[in-house]
Amino acid sequence: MQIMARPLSEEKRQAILVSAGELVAGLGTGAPTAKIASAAGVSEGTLFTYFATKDDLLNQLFVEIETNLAEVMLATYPPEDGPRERIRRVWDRLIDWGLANPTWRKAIRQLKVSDRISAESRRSCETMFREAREIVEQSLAGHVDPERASFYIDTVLFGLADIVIEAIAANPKDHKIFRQAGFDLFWKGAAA
Amino acid sequence: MQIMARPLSEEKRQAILVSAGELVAGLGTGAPTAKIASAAGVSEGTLFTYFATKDDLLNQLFVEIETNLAEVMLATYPPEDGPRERIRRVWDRLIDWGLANPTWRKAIRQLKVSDRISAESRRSCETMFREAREIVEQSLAGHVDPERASFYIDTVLFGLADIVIEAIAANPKDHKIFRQAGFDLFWKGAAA
Amino acid sequence: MQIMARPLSEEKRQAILVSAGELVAGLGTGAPTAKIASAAGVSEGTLFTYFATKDDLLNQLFVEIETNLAEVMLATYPPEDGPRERIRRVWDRLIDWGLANPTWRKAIRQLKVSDRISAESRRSCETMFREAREIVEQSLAGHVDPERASFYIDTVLFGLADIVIEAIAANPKDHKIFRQAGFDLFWKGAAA
Amino acid sequence: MQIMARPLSEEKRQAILVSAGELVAGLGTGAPTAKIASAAGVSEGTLFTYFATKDDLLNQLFVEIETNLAEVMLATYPPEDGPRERIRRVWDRLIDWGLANPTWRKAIRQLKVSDRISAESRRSCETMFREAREIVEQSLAGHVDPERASFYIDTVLFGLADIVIEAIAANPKDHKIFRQAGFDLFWKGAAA
DNA sequence: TATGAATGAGCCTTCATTCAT
DNA sequence: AATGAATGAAGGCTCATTCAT
Repeated sequence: MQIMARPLSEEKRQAILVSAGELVAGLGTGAPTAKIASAAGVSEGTLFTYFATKDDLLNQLFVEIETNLAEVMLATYPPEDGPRERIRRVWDRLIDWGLANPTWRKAIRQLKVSDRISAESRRSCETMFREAREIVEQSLAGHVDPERASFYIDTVLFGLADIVIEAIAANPKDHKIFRQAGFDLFWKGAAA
Repeated sequence: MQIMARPLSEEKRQAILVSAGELVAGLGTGAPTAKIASAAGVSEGTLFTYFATKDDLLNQLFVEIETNLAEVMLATYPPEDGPRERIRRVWDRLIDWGLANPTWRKAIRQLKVSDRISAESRRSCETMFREAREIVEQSLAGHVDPERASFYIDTVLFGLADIVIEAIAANPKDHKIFRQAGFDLFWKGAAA
Repeated sequence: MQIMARPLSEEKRQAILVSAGELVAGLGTGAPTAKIASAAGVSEGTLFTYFATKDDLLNQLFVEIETNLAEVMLATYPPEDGPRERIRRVWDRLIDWGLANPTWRKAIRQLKVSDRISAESRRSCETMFREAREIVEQSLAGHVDPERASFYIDTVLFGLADIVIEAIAANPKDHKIFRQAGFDLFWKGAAA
Repeated sequence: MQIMARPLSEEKRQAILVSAGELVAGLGTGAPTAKIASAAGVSEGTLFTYFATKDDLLNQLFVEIETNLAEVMLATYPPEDGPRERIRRVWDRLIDWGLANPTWRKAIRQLKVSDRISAESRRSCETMFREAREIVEQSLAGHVDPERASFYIDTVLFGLADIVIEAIAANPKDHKIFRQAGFDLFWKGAAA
C-alpha cells in the first residue's frame, strides 16, 4: 500500500454531511451543492471528491442519519427490564433522539419523501433496524395480537414517535405530556 | 363597443392544479412548471396568468387538497351515532380519502415538508379543520383524559391515519387488518 | 393548427449555426455554447430551444455544411461536356467551394475527427453525395480501371481537393498552379 | 550531505506520451489529463512534473509522433534503387507506418486540427521532414515538372498517403488494391 | 386571454493546475 | 520526485418568468 499524499479526511466528509443535513433540513433536496460545500468550509470541487454526485451525497446522508438513530436504538437495554419498561425505554430513546437531533430529523423527513433516495439505500437501512425491531417484538409478545405485532412495531411505533416529536418541536413546553400521552396510547392501544 | 375580456376559466385553473398535484406527487416541489402546464393542456405562459408564481401555485395546491379533505370530513354525520361509531366514521373517512386520492396524498406529503408553503397557508388550513376537530372532540369527551384530548385529536388521529394509509398503500392486500388495527389502537389507547 | 405566439425563427437557427461554424473552426468542438450563443446574438438559453444539446448542434452543423457542399456539387452540369470537362468542372466546384467557405471547411475538418458526430449523421451525408459520385463515375467510365473507380472517386478525389484547398489557403498566390496541378495529378494518375 | 534529486525518468515521460496518444486518438484534445496520467500508471500530479501544462504535453506529443515518422522515413534507402523504386519505397514506408501505428495516426489527426498545437511545433516538424523531402525530390527530378515538384512532394504525397491509410483502415481487406492504386495515381499523375 | 419563444440566473459537474505531505 | 486531495473557473443544461404576437 502506497503512502497517501493527503488522505481523504473523515473530518471533511463529516463536515460536508453535516452541512448537507442542515441545508436539506431547511431547503429540501434542492439545496445547492455550492451552499453545502461552502457551509462545510470546503470548495465546491472538494465536495465532489468525497461524493461522486449529489444523489450520492443525499443517499449517504440518509444512511448516515438512519445509522446514527439505529445505533442509539441498539445500545444495550437493562436486562432486568420487564416488557413495559423495555418498550418505554425504546420509546424514550426515539423521542430523545428526535429532540436532540432536530436538524437531522428535518433532513430525514425531506429525504424520505424524495425519489433521489434509492430503493437500495432504503432497504439497507431497514435491515439495520431489524434487530431493534426484534427486541421490541420480544417485549411485546404476549401483550399484543400476534397478527398485528409487526404492523404496530415496524410502522406505528416509529411513526407515532415522529408525530410526537413533531408535536413537541411545535410546542416544547408540553413535552412531558406529549411524551407520556404518546406512550400510553401505544401501550394501551396495542394491548390484545 | 367594448370587447369583453375573456374571464379566467375555472376549468383551466383546476386542470393546472390537478396536474401540479400529479407532478409534485412524483417529482416533489421541483416539478417544472413547464411540465405541469403541458400536462394540464395549457401553455407555459398560461399557467402564470392563473398563478402569479410557482410558489403561489404550490400554496394554492396545498390549500386545495386540504380543503378537499376537510370537506369530506365535515359532511354530516348520522346523529344517531354513539361516540365510538362517530370516531370510527371519522377514521374511515380519513382512510377512504387517502385510498381514493393517492396522488393528492403523495403531493401533500411533499408540500408539508416544503419551505415554499407559507405559514399563512398552513394556518388557514388548520382553521378549516377546527370544525371537524370539534366534532371529534365532543365524541371523545368522557372517553379520554381532557388534558390530552386535543393532542390525540389534532395530532395523533390524523397522523395515525397517514401512517395507516401509507401502510395500506405499501401492502394493499392487508388493508382490512391495518384499518382495523389502527382504529383499535387509537380507540383503546386514547381511553382515559 | 394553432397560431404560434412567436414561431421559431429560421433566421436565428441559421445565425446559431453560422456562429457555431465560426467558433468550431477556430476552437474545435470544445467551443463553448455560451460563446456560440452570444456570437449569434441570442441568449444562452435560446440556443437550447433551437438545439436540444450541444451534440445536436454539432451534428446539425455537420449536416448543414455537407448539405451545402452537396448542393453545389449537384447543380446541373452542361450536357455538352466531355468526360474530362465534366471531371474538371467537379474539381473546380470542389476547389471553389473550399475557397469561398474557408470557415466551413475548417469547421468540417474539426467535425470529421470528432466522436460527437454520430454514425447516423455521417451516413446520411454520404447518401447525399451518392448522386454526385455517380455523375463522376459515369464520366470516368472508360478512363479508369473499373476496379479502382470507386476508390478514386469516393475517397481520393475529395481528399485531394481538400489537400489542394489547404495548400491554396496556406499559399494563396499559387492558387492557379495548385488547382491545375491537383487536377492533372488526378486525371493522369487515374487513367487506366 | 546532499540528497540527490531523483532525476526525471525517461520511461515515465514515454509512458505519459503513449497514454496521451491513446486517449487523444479516442477522445480528441479534450481527453482529461487525469485519465492520461492514470493510463500511464502515474499520478495526476506527476504528469505535471514532466509536462508543465496540458498544451505542453499535447505539443510534445505532436512532435514525438512526427519525429517517429520522420525517423522511419529517413532510414537509409538502398542506393541501387532507381527513381521509381525509391518513391515506391517512400510510399510503402508511409503506408506501413500508418498501418503499424493506428493510434498515433488517429492522434495526429486530432492534433493537426487543434489550435493548441503552436506554429512553432508545426514548423519544427516540417523541418525534420526537409531531408526526407529532398531525397524524394532528387528521385523525382526529371520525372515531374520542376515547378510542381515541391507541391507534389510536400503536400500531395503525404496527404495521399493519409487518404490511403484511412481507406485501408476502413476497409482492411482491400489494402493491397488501395496501396497500389494510390501509388500508381501519384506516380503516373505526377509525371511531367 | 393564450401562446410559446426568449431570457439569464443558477445548478451540477468536470478538469487543469496547485500544493501539502 | 511522487502523490492525490484541494481548488475554483468554466461548461452544458434547466427552469421560472417575461413579453412579443
